[in-house]
Amino acid sequence: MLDRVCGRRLLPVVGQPQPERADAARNRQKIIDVATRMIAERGAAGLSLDEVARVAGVGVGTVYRRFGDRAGLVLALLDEGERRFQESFFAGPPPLGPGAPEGERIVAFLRALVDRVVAQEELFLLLETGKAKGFSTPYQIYHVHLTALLTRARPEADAAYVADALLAPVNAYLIAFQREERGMTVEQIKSGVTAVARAVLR
Amino acid sequence: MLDRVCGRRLLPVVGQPQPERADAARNRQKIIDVATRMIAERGAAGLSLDEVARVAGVGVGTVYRRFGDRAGLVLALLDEGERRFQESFFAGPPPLGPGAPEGERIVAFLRALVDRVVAQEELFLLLETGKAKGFSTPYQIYHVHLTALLTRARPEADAAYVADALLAPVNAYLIAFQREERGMTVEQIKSGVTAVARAVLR
DNA sequence: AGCCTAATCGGAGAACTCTCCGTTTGTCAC
DNA sequence: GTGACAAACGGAGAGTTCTCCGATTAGGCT
Repeated sequence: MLDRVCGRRLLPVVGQPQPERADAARNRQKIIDVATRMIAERGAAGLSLDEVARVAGVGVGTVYRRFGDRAGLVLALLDEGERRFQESFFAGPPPLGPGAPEGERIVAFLRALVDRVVAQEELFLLLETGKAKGFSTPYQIYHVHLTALLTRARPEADAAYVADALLAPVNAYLIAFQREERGMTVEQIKSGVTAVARAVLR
Repeated sequence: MLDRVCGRRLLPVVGQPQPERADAARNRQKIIDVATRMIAERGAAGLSLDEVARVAGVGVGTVYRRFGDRAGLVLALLDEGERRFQESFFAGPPPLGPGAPEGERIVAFLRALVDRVVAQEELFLLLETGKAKGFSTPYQIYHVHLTALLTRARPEADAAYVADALLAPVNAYLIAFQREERGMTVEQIKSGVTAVARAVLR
């Protein structure tokens, strides 16, 4: 459903599902612009879809039809960076992209993901707010990616489970908690992720 | 703040912070009873504090003063089982309690925690809804416990981080997702947790 | 018993998320 | 152009969470 509601993007799309009507496209862009500006000015925490609608000059129904829910809008805001990120581990240079040994790619991926979550912390926090609770399309893509690498690196393990287990600590809430309450630095977190990943890879 | 708001319990309390007034205690119990009954009848998902208040015959303000927020009430509902669980790994028989080697205790603890989360799935899901987003008192206790065991089992590792990393996959949302969307069984999940823990422990 | 005061109560209300559905508007075929 | 119709619009409204503050009351003190 999310995939339909969010229009194209976020995935290497197969075929344009529906050529969006002109007014719909205009409104989508207006909403995204307003949301981006409001977040830049006041942070993502208090982002109200009601207000986004009002400022964008559209009805609140339009926002929800376009993006499904708050998480859908956030996903759309993350979209640009998400596409770049996905490209870098699907087809970019090693160690993130193909060419490096699987183990190295896994470690590089997790470290890059930590950086990405930290850079967009507020948006990722908001992401866990919708009904899919964080298991949105990007998560599924990360999972497929890691599972594939793990299957080759350690054929005897339950790759699907280990992929979830490696992704779980790279969670916006946990990272925010570790930084704010435990006083950990991003470097410490990345070292930790690295150590755990290497341990799992033998 | 939560600790104050929630009255006693949940922690081996040091001293009664405030002898609760009679009407306050009566209302607290009434609210807990009503909430318990409503969850038994209709599941925890749609639990509305507004409705709990109405049925319990108190104002909604009373519910919030007593429990802080929805997560606070859920914490109170989990309290009984939580005390038993904490006792079992602090002072119960091995391998959960003292006596077994640290590594075994860690594995046993994580497996027991998976069982507990599955058994109270709905309540744990609700728990991640408040402002503390799941890093409530119980989480902190689990973390202290694991950190202590890890420090003895593997002094060279960053025990605090590894504890978070081991707890992260035992997350109500992830487990619900794995069971519902991935079709995993509880046994598979427990095997996975075990494998990851053993890997981290060398 | 009767008073005093601080703790507690309760509900109106602010702010939000999301749904529903009658109305409006692109778009495409002619 | 023009007409038809699927798609999109928008805002009222239902249902929540949580806050605020004047009214109420329990319980110690005289």
